[in-house]
Parts: sequence; C-alpha cells; structure tokens
Amino acid sequence: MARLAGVSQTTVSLVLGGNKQGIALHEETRARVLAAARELGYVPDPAARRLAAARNNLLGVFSFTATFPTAVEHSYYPFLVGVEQEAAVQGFDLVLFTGSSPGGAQADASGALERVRLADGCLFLGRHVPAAALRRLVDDGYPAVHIGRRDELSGLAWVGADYVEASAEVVRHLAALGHRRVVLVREDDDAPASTDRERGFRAALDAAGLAGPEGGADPVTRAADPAAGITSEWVRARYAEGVTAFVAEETDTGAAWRALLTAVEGAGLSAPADVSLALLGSPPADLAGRPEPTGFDIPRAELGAAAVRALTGLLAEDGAPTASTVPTVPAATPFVACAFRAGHTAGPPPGA
Amino acid sequence: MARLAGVSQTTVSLVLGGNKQGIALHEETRARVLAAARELGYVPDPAARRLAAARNNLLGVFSFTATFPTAVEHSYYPFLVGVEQEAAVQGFDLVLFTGSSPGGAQADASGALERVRLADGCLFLGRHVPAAALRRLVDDGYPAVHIGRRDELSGLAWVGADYVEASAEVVRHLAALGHRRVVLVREDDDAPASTDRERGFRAALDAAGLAGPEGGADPVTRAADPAAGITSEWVRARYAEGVTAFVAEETDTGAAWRALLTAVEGAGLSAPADVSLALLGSPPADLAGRPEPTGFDIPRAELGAAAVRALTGLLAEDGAPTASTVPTVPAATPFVACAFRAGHTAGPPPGA
DNA sequence: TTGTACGCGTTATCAG
DNA sequence: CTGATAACGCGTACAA
Repeated sequence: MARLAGVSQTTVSLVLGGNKQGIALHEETRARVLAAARELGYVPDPAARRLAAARNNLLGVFSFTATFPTAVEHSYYPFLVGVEQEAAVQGFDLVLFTGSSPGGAQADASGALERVRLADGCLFLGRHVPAAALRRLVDDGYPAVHIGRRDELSGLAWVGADYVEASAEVVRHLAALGHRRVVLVREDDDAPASTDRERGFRAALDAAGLAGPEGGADPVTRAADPAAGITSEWVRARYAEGVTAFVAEETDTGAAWRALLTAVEGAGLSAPADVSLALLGSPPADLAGRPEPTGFDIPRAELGAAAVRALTGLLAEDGAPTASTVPTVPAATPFVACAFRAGHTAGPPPGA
Repeated sequence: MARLAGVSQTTVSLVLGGNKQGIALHEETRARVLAAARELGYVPDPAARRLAAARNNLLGVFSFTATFPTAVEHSYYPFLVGVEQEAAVQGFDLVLFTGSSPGGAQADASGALERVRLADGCLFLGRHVPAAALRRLVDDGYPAVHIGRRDELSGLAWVGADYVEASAEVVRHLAALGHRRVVLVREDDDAPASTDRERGFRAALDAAGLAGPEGGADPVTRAADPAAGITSEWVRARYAEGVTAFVAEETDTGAAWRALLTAVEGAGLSAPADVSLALLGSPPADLAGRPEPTGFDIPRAELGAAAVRALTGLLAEDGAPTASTVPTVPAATPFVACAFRAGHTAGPPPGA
C-alpha cells in the first residue's frame, strides 16, 4: 500500500518493477516513490507478484536430502557457494526448499516438489529426484535445471562436470610420464558420473595405444566392495603383470581410493616411487592429510554458478516471448571442465 | 481450473486444503475431486495460496557477508544445519538474503535489509548488521531473531550461546584437576562473546578460590596481537610464577590459541604433562590435527534450531491475535548451553 | 452440504 | 507520462 505514500499508484509497480516496458517516467516521481518505499519499508509481495504473472526474483534450490546435513563432506555446500554468488550477481535471492517434507498431512514427495513453483525457477540437486513430479514441472514449462548430468528426463536442462575429458586427461598425463600399463578401479555403480569416467579412461587408453595388464585382461576392474576386492594380493598380481599405474574413481564414500591406498601400502609398494596412483576426483575428507593425489578436482562452485546461468537463461527465454530479435544464446555445452591436479602420487615408472 | 473437472468448485479448496474449518462434506464428492485432481495433474498454485493466506511459510536468513564464503571455516554453515532442520520440521522454507544487494540501482545496505520483509520473519547472522535498518524492522513489529547475543538493540530477540557458564565449567574442571593458578589469554575485542567468556572465567575463579600468577597479578591477559604478546618468554614467566593452566578464548582467527600453543612449545613445555591448556571454544580448522583441546564446543546447530523456534514463536504471537487463551510460552531463556569437551590438553598439575 | 462473491497484492492494458 | 480497471488462482465468510 505504498501507493498512499506518495501520490501515485500504478507507477509504483513501474519504478519498483524495473520498468521493463521501457515507459518513460519523471525522475522526480521515481525518486518520490523510492523514498516512500524506503520510508515504509515496503516490499512487493512475491506471491502476488508471481500470481500476476510477473516474476519475483527468487530462484529455488531443491535438494532431496537435507541441504545441510551434519556431515559437511556429504553436503551440497560447495555447489551452493557458486549458486549463491552467481545468484547475487544476477540479482536473485535464493529459496531453499527443504526436501524432507514438513510434518504436514500428505508428505509425499510429489506434493513437496510443487512448492517450488513459488520461485521463478528452480535448481535441483541429488540423485533421487522423483522423476514423475519433476516431469510434470518441466512439461508445464517450469524452468528447472538439474545439477549433474541427467539424461533420463528428456527436456530437463542440466549442467554437469565433464568427467570424460577430465579422466582422459589424467590418463594422458600418466602416458606422458611413461606408463604403458594402466588399470582403473571403480565401484559397482552405474551412475553417469561413474560410467563417464570409465569412458574417458578407455578412450584415452586406446588413443594413446596403452593397455591394461599383460595378457590382454580388461584394464577396468569393478569392485562391489573395494575393501574386499582390492587387496594387496590383487595389487601385487597386477604389478607382476606389468601394471605401473593405478587409477581409482571418486565416489561418495571414497572406498575405491581408500582401498587402493591400503592395498598398495600392504603390498610393500610406495607411490610415486614404485607405482603411480591417480584419483578421478577429490579424496575423502579423512584422507585429506595424505599426499595430494594426482587427478582432477570437480569444479563444484563453477557448476553451481553455471546452473544459475542456465536457469536465468531459461527465464529470459520464456520471459521475453516477443522481445528483441537477438536470440537467447544457449550455453554452448552443459559441461563444465574439471581442473587437472598434478598432485604427488604419480611420477615416471620405475624403469624410466 | 480443476473446478470444471468434477462438478464442484469451492469444494476443491476444502478437500485439497485439508478442510481446516472442520466442515462436513460428502465422501463421494471428496473422492471425485481427488480423482479429478489426479487426473488433470492439478495442484493448487502455491503463490495464489500464499496470497490468500497472507503468509508464505518462508523464513528469511540474512547474513551481512556472503552466506557461503569460499572459506568453509568462516561461514555460517554450522548454524544453517540447525536452521534448515528445524525449519523443515516446522514446515517452513528458507530464503537466503545475501547482504550484498543485487545489481540494482541503489545498493545501499538499508535497502537490502528491507528485502527481508518478503519472508514471514527473518534470522540475522553476523556482527555487522546495520543497527538503524534493523531498528526500523523490529519497531514495525517485523518478526526478527538475531543469532548471537545482541543487547544494544532493545526489542530485538536473540539466541546466544551461554559462554559464561561454559567458561566457568572449564575453570571448574581445571580446579578439580588440582590447578590453583590459572590464566586466561584473550584478544583485544569487546564482543559479547569475548566479555562473556572472561566473566565466566573470573566468576569461577573466585568461586573456587583460585588465583592467577603469584603476586596477585590479573589472571586475564589481553593481547591485541597474540602472536606478538603471547611469547615463550611470557609463558615461562607465568610458569615461574606458579601458573599451571593456560586458557585461551576462541576467536574468528584462532590467534590466541595458536599463539599459546606455539609459545608453550617454544618454552619447552608440553601439555598436559607440564602445563594444562584449555580453549574456550573450538580450534581453527588448520589446528584440527593437533590433540583435541580441553574446552567446550559452541552448539551452532542448536543455536540455529533455537533461533528458528524463537522466530516461529514470534510468528505465532502476532499471527493469532485473538486466538486461544493459551498464551504463547516464551522461551525460558535465550541461552543455549555449550557442550563441555574433555579433550587431551589438560590433566593434573605436575605436583599432583 | 455446496455454490457465490469478494478480496489478497501485483502487474498489464488502456484510457486520460 | 499517470491514473483506473481487469485479471491472476485461491481461501473463506455467507448464502442457498
């Protein structure tokens, strides 16, 4: 009701709303409205704004597990760093939708998801997004961007780390150091993040003309339980087969890397003197004290920022239907590059 | 527009809205509405719902610096853990207002603060909240709760850690171990968190009949620059004066604790064999590898949760003006207890 | 028990 | 350039 403040009325919408229509208005009235608004501490109601088909400058963040779990290392915090920063730059505030549904009556996931419609658009995090509910959202044209590759849901925009290229780069690094026989240890998981790494690993291996253990065995080992499968004996056997570099993928638990470190140590080998070790990702927090692994870092903050940019891009699209003739430039690729990390666990093979 | 679905119209609100008024309605129609809603995939527009209900189930979180700075250890993350959890329990979503105002025109602090009115109520974090702007908010009856003690702003609700009692408990612990001469090292800072610690320290000292260095010198040392003031010589001198236990306060930088550790080590003493050390708070991240300090932990998550409870309490007050005769029970105390941490840096004095 | 009508706070359209 | 007026989609007294 700031309209009573000064003398005007609809004008308030214009000056406070950014005057999208490009309507000219007296600087004086503009100032008066602004003053009155500040005086009364008036702020346009986001709900009403939204209802009137405008936008409320709110970006949603929906995560299926708690956004801030007690264990920092399992949280989405690193993404949020980038999300918050980029959102601030673009003039958006953030709404954190708590994935765990409130104590209310029907606390099913689908209902909870609909709440995001309050915001102009929404970012989604986490593996277990209920597909059906999300499907409805995107089919309705609601702007949504998923952080992390997600192809199953056609039509859902996403940004993801380029694990293929990053993994390939690590292999190329090992090849350049002189390693000829390299193996990859991965967990028994078919997440895109996992298969992408394997893809990049194999591709780079082929391109460099490298191989796995002698005898033509598969250079990729899947271990449902790395602690049990990746033993000192296993490492010794591979070593005997000419393998000089071991690569592990990063997972939530870091089990593969942990098992590899333990097994190599147990085999009486040390890195990078005897064998080279590389990690496709970052080490778990409890292993942070160890020598920095050769590998790459997932640019989580960058991903968050990229997701925000993608989302505001979507907003601009359906927000300015007949706007300028300049087409909205779509992101060239939804992939964000990972940063190669030289680390201290890889070096030339013993013979070199 | 699901009203066209079945045959009814307003009824849709009732059945989908939970029928708070206890109005009776045919099970048949109810079922029909439900069926139609599912059929069309109809969901009440949250925005419209908020508009009609004059409440948006949104809790604001305003921090004057970025909520998620790059350096994790300086962030408000630990508080957010509790805030998010409690907010979810109470059925609220969170709006993150970044202190840095958006790219809009006047980016002054006061304007940025007014944005919080968008939410039903707001939590404030950080030392440098602009008093004037906050003053206006609370004077207008806007529900606000500050995390951390803040007495200057009369009328502003707050929750804070009970540093007085926690510090006293640490002293009592040292006394029980047999220490008779104890000193406190604090920085030259008059924040409530700092003065409270000193107060608790002194009170417990008096109550236990303990003293500082012999000669009646003040048991509390203020050092503007701990690295310069708290030297090995200083420690040796105190030790010669009979001091067997050194206590440091926690600060943003952890400078006092860091200086104390360095100085004690430099003096050729070791804890807890020669002297006992205690920290009134948690050690800085880079010192996390050291032996766990005796002291206490600030219950940041608890504080966040308590703040949310306080805020929703305020909401209930002015939200149900003429509601039930049952008065809203105000929190007994805005203080949250700290958790004593036994740690490994304190033990009986050498003579014991 | 169910339908009618109004208002919530904004934005957009259209006269003045 | 500025002041009315009509939606927006839903809650809710009130009437049927």
